[in-house]
Amino acid sequence: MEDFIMKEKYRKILPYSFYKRSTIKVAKELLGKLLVHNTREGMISGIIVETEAYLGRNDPASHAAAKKTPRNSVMFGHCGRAYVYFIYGNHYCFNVVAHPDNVAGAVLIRALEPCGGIQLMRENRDTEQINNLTNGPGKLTQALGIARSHNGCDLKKDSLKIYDIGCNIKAEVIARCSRIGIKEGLDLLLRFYIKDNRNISRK
DNA sequence: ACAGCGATTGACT
DNA sequence: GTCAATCGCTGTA
Repeated sequence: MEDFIMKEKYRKILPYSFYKRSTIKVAKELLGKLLVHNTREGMISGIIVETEAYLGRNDPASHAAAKKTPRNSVMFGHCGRAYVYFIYGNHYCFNVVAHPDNVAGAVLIRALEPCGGIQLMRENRDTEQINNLTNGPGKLTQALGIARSHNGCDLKKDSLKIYDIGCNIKAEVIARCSRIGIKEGLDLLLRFYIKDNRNISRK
């Protein structure tokens, strides 16, 4: 499986048109895609297994629910860029900007299945346990070395990229439920994950 | 200028 | 299951 994924030949960088669609659709379809960070130390990558959609207006849990501010401005901008923010004084969360024209929206990447650069992930996370490397939004940014400087970076051109590896996740193995860690908007079912995957952040 | 608090995690009962 | 850590953004003044 890993050998297959690592062959450039079978990978395609997702085009901007992939991201310029309904945020919810993009959240679902990012499952099974490969997130890759090219670092000085080497390449670190993982397959996306859990996402959450955050919309613009009409989503009280979204950073973009109110007005555009310095922090959330990337959510209102070009699709296919990274929205990275610092939370709880400790952690970074990585999102992909995705929305139809003239609105705001982003998909939070909540969990990955480790693929390449696992030894680097272990060093970044200071643990040997493979099942504790990327099973949460703050954990995966630490494992991949994603931080403040990646906010606004282009996921087609910069060191952080997302690839289609020809892995189609069937609708019947995608679970849908309400999002984690929010107080409002719990009626919206905008969390998606691959059923029975070992790396999801919570049940 | 400042109080309040968060799209989390890890340690602990 | 509970709870503290920790810092910078945001709204209010």
